[in-house]
Amino acid sequence: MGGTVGKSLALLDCLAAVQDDIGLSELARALNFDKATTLRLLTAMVTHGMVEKLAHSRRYRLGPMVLRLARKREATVTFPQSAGPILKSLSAAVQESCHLTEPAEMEMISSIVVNSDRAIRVQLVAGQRIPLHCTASGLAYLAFGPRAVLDRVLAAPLPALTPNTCTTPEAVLREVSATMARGYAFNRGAFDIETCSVAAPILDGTGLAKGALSIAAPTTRIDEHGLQRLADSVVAAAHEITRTIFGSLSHSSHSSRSSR
Amino acid sequence: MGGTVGKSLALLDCLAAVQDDIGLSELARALNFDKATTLRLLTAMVTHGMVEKLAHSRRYRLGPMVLRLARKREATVTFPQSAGPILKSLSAAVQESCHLTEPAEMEMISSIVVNSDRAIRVQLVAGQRIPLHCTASGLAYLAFGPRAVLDRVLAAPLPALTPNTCTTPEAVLREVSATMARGYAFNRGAFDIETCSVAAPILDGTGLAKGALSIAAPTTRIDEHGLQRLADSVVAAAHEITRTIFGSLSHSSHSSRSSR
DNA sequence: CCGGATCGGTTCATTAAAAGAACCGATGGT
DNA sequence: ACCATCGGTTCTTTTAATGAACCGATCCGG
Repeated sequence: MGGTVGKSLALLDCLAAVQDDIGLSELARALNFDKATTLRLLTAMVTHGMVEKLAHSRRYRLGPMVLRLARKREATVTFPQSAGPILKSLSAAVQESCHLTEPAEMEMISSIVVNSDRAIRVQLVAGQRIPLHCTASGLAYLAFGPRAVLDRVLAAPLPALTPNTCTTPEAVLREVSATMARGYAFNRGAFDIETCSVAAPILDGTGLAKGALSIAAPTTRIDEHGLQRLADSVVAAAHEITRTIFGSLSHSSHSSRSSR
Repeated sequence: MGGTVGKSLALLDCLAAVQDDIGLSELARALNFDKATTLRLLTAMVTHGMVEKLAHSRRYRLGPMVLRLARKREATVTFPQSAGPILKSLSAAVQESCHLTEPAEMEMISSIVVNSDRAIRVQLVAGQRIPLHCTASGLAYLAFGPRAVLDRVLAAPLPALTPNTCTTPEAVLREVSATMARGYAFNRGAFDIETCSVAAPILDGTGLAKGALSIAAPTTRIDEHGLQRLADSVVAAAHEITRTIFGSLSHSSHSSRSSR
């Protein structure tokens, strides 16, 4: 659509959708651009490093500049800045405390905390370190984070913090599997006997968990049905965070066929 | 730097150079563009997700699309495709075998191999697994890779493969420190008694090692001076690989940053 | 409480540059 | 030897980028 920049961005999109690299004519055909136009866009991009021209095959692919830009983006847009408002509205909607946790050294650390304003609530504190094997946040991360973390946690001691804590690798693995299957994690008094919680992973563009979003509520006022309602909310909010940081993951608008 | 696409890329460059986000007028001033032009470019970029507009502050920063592009670039441009020619010319220049190794599971695996065509040579094979603590490739990766890897290697057994192998954490750490200081690694018969080698890390855009490039030569024909000459060559070639994959590293050459 | 400066954004006549059909030499398959 | 297609160039036409002027909102010092 529209102007020159729109076309150049569509071209980048096409380069991102194609396998490996692509030739001039094929690219022009895919975008429905004139060959001359496509070439002009490409050469301009190449001079800036946004697109790379394979010397031998005379084909094109994304250039090193995209890495620079991505590094900058990753450095600037962090959870605390982006997820704060979402956390706040989530907490207001469900009337419970919630926090966003990030992995660090075989445990999770809560980086954003929004406590409910109800009289009875779970009081969370920012910077708190919570274990992986017996919290909803931890299970969500174990289920969707790097596999190596799961292996190491299962190999390490699994201290019992309450009578409800899973303390054997088999039990924890069962919890993790269930979390993977349903997409979010439950915790019923396994970390603190008086609180239960639900958590959903925050996934990056590749589907790997970068952290977890969880709601914590007093066990006394949450029945099974209420817990399920919280789960729906936390999943939706986690998706929204993923979307604001990594963009809409449903980007299947462009046709990218005819790849050799 | 004439056309519209050049300007839009310059704008992206500026967004990448700025801290956090930037306002319309400030951006136009920095680029020496007209305000209207800048706004038009920005809005076009925003509609494609290449730039993000902060809702509340009406300021701009890089958008989520750059992450998609970067992911694609990282997925397509891999060492085997990009580094092959460089390895070949390196081997031809120094008349010795060389290979590029990548980390995997507490060891390195050689992914590209170019053997010298001299009668007497070190015969390397692709896919070979080599230990971290007693090879030039391994030391280069330990010195510039993730800190966690170094910790785990020092905590694990350090088998002696030759009389020259360092078998204590202290000795290995000394080698690693020396490697960090000089920017490349030496190995004098610590893995195979008859071969010595030099290696330089392949750094990504953030200065973290993604692999190592090494030259292996028969001990018999390499004196100290020859080894130093090989080191210079391997460092230059490693830099070239880094440059072709991650672009011209604009800043932070190897200054032995104590990563922690 | 006001006046000037600056903000993000809009308008529209002017103009530069993007478009695209035709063309070219090279390449490759039949 | 042929024809199709490749990457790339040329050149006239047409389109879209440009930018000075303008607008309302906001900020800020006196």
